[in-house]
Amino acid sequence: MPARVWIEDLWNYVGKEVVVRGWIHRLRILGGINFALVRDRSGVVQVVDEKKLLSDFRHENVVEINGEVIEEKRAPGGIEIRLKGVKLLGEVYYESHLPVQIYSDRSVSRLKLETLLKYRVLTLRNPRQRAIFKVLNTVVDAFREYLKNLKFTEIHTSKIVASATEGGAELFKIDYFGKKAFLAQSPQFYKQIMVGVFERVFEVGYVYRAEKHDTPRHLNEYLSLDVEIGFISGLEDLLELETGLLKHIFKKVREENEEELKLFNAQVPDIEEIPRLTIKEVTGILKREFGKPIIGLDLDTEGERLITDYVRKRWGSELVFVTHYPLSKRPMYTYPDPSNSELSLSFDLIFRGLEITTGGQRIHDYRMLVEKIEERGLNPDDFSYYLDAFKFGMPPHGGFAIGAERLVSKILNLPNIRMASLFPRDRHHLCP
RNA sequence: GGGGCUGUAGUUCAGCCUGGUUAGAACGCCGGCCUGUCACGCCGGAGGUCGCGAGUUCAAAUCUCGUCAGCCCCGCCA
Repeated sequence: MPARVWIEDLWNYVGKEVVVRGWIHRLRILGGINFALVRDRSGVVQVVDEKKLLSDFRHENVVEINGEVIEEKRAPGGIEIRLKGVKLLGEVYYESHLPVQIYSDRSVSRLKLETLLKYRVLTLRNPRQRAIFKVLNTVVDAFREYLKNLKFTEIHTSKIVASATEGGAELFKIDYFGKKAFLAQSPQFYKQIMVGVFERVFEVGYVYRAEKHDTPRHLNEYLSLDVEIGFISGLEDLLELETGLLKHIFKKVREENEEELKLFNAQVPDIEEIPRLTIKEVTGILKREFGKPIIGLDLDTEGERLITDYVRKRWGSELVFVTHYPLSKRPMYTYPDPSNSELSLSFDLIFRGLEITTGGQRIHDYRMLVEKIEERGLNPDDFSYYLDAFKFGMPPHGGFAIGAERLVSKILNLPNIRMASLFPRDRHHLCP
């Protein structure tokens, strides 16, 4: 018996007999012939069953089939397997029908989000749903690959923390052997501390926000792609780093997820330079071009969309860096702009109307940091372990974080970020 | 935290405004026919606590109130 062949490799076996293992994706029983679609990790293939061996099989049965690979114009995808034999590897135990049809991309894409998530174990098997996570996988791989080439070290920091890092955001409280603890909202402090060790670090990890928002772009647990780099000479170094990083991520997605992108009719931007605007310039443009009143130096959801439209028209870019936010709107560790103490060396990256990154240069001087903590009415003693790193010498540094699900949502034009999380944790979903 | 909306078959929805016999459609499912299906086709069939509770009424999916669940927008964030 020949070894198992992946469905994606069947073109190399035309005219040969192969063994394929997978699931009965779709079964169509006609008078004297059956057509089945069989699905494995790599794809779906039509199986022609002239001996009616599959007549009593059911959707999602796990099978091993063998037969000859035939090039056939009438087959979907131009290739099919003439069934010679089938073995049942896994039984199914549902009554009459699956709760949702997963063989049809069209019917899966018409499901209400609630239903899509309720039957997540099934709906994820749909090739189009599965494609989202292949893209996410490429994004994470490309992120790692690019940074490792630049001598970054991947770190893994604790998600159980004693105190807030940035204040403001709501935290999940947990009981830690009788002590009050929290789920980390960001690896911020730890990645900065690790700049004192490795100079260049990144982390791929979940972070937690207990905010009771319920929108198509928020999750209470999301995958944060965190970067922190030492010995920078300014904000520009960070913008350049992220530009190169995204260029690489987009290139990889384009190369490795052609099929997946097609399923979503998605175009990945081909970036050269990402336009850079200060928040002051942005609010000016919004007022001038769209008559939007300025309410402080900040961007609301509508503003993010409008500036995206403007940048797209003006420079043909779907991404834009917005820089130099007011210091007061940024966390206490943010480096003040030397040319205007009201502003900060910070930035957001907006992609197709959505903020996918926040970053900036950090304060690296111990005294300055203590000062800023006190200015905000916080107690430096609460940050002693963090401050110790600075007491013992830190280089000028900065970093940023990319929201992985947001990035993937925007690449694929998903209507809701929850679709980019396998088992999303939002206000209403703790299970599955 | 503020505002808007939805809940009817396994799924996606119509019916509600203007109350009236047995609540419909499409897809899916079951049985029959069909050797090129791929939105197959044809014949037959099963499937409903109209989210839940109360009220108004001769009569409620439909009107009113309450309640639970979900969706969208804003704020805040990645």
